[in-house]
Amino acid sequence: MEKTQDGAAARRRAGPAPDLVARPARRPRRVSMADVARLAGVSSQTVSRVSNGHPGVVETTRQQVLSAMKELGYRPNSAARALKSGEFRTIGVILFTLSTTGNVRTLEAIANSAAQQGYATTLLPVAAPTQDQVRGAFTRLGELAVDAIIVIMEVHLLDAGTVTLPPNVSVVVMDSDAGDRYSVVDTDQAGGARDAVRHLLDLGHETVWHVTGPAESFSAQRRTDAWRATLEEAGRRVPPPLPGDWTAESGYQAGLRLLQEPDCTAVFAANDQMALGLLRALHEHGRRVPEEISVVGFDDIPDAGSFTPPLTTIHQDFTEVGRRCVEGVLRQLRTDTMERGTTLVPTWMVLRESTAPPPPRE
Amino acid sequence: MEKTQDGAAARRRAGPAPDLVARPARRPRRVSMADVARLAGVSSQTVSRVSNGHPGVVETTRQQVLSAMKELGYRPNSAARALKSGEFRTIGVILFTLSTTGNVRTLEAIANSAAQQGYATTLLPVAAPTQDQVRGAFTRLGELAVDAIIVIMEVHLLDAGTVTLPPNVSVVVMDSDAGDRYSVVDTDQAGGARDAVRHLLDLGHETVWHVTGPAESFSAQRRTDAWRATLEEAGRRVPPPLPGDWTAESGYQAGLRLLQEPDCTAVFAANDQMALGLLRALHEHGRRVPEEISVVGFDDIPDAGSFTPPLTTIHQDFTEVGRRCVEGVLRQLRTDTMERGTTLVPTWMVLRESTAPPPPRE
DNA sequence: CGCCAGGGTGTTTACGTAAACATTGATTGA
DNA sequence: TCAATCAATGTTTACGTAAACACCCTGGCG
Repeated sequence: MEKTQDGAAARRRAGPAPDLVARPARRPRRVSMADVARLAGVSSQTVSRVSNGHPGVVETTRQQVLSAMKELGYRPNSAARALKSGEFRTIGVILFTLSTTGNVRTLEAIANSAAQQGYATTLLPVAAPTQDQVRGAFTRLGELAVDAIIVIMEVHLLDAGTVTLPPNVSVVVMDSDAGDRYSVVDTDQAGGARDAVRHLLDLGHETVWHVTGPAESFSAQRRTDAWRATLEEAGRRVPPPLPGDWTAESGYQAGLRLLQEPDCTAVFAANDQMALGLLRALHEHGRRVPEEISVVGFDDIPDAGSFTPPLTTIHQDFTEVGRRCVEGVLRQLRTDTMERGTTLVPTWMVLRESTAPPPPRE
Repeated sequence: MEKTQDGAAARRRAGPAPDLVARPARRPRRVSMADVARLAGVSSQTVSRVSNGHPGVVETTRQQVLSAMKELGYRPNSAARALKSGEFRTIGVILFTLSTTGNVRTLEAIANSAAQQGYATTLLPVAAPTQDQVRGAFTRLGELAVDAIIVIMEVHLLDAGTVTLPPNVSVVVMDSDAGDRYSVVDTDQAGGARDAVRHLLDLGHETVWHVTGPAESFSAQRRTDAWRATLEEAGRRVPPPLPGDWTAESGYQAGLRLLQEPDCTAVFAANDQMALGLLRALHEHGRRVPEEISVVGFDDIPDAGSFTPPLTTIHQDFTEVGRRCVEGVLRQLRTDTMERGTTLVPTWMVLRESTAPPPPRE
């Protein structure tokens, strides 16, 4: 108990100490095909055939085998199966963190897609985004029971020539411009950012300020680039971008700085969390959204509709991204090819209440 | 390309179609120990010894083997290894969804903990929380390359006698009162809820209203129970609980209903997202937080400090929960025992700006 | 000087499955 | 009627690893 309880308060409330119950007949040499075969009075090959649903087993035999399986509680040994067949029916996902919405939603989509295809998903988190860490992860993934790998991270960290991808493994990369070397699936970051900026310009705003994501992120870079390009195309002034790091706190800080800019009437935040912080900063200082300042986010996280006010944002179709990652990686696996090129998944704008025409010029 | 692009806009912006590059010598019968042994001029057993860091290999031999490994790009075959050793060095996690913060944060902690112990984490999402789905998941997990299982879900859905846990697999369950049958690790929900309510009472509020989580969730139930018990202990009136479902939208709805209660001065929301919706409802109707109404949440999600106003909430130590899940499951695995009992991880309150003494009585 | 101990390495074997091949027995067609 | 055919099932083998055991050689000690 002392090892499982910290703090007097919790100790007081905790249940009884965990019992130790000796497991009666643990590891009684797991039931194998041979055992089932013996009980059913057939050969183990026949058991294999039944187990894998092969044709050419007479119904009565099949039933005998099935009931023997049930009686013994037989479960195929996936290690042996994998050793024989050479495939694990598992997709590995390598990522840094589950703390960004995008990663989580994508992972969920990947896991669901994979499950539908009969594949399991193995997670390999990398603690810190350093070269060595990533290489370590890949080494382990190589040893791991994995047929294919999906990388959710900045690709520069893993090419630079130092990291060797495990051979015989399909790879799909996200958040990357490495379409010339890998198969890349990603949200159409540029298109989304462009839509956001155009929306604000169409409402009549003179120009649009921008709170960026972290410099290391390719997604962030592309959103920023598209923001700038769209303004330039429209012949508008390009205000200095306000640096952020995806967190609401950084959005808040950006908001504080924006308060110094009296002629700012529209902001495009590179994600919804930063937009949240921005809204708070504006609200705290009495700047009304959208009457005085319009704000657009990016991601469309589930809570975005409950911000104060509900946030107009760019919806990312993570489900689709995940589905295409799995599709891509399995296609490469099955066709024994290596694909290159970039697949972009479109975004769409979700109009809520954080945008409006600018206030009349003074 | 037509299969990888929907929508004209995205099609216009998409990169070139993915190339197909035939992989030159795919599946050239993966390098095995025997190959390394041949090149190094030793037996494969010696390769095995080097590969596993066993002692009793002379340094010169070791170097020969290592360089042969490197030259051939040898990677241990985990299937064969697992077949031989009987363990996969993998922990399976079964859960419904990654859409709740709690699940995600716990999963992340589990994956990190497991990685530290040299274990991989395999995800098995279950689409819908029905009996059959769960059973299906377990069947697959049983066949899966998994030494242990951590279940993040309501346990009632998986006992009821119909689901048979795979034998020879350690299990730890979360969000459950099944400490008498399983090893359960959880946040001290009751303690956290009690702290939240006490905090509000200590500030001088007459009573505390409550927005609940979904009825199926044990965590939610326990928070509600503790809320009620704390009020009763203090001899206060227990207002009717407002039903929620964890989403910000349900918090918003609850907030709308609370606006009908002029004497409500304090609310305990069962999670931060619902608190977010609540704040929005109150703000939209001109009720100031915390001057007129105090709000406390539960979870301490990363954004909570950026709400308007920053949210006072109960911090859940997901990292610790995840760590103990992994610890528990591996301990059972190693000691060959089955543990029962509940381990509670303490919470703590994070004071921000959404709580204050009640306004003076009229 | 010879024997034993033990470190370093090689050989055999088993893990559970499934492909490939072998066998059996019944049916079909000439 | 008998060979050819084919469906149903059995037997052999290989997948890559690592435990168990066998072997050889060196060095120390009686």
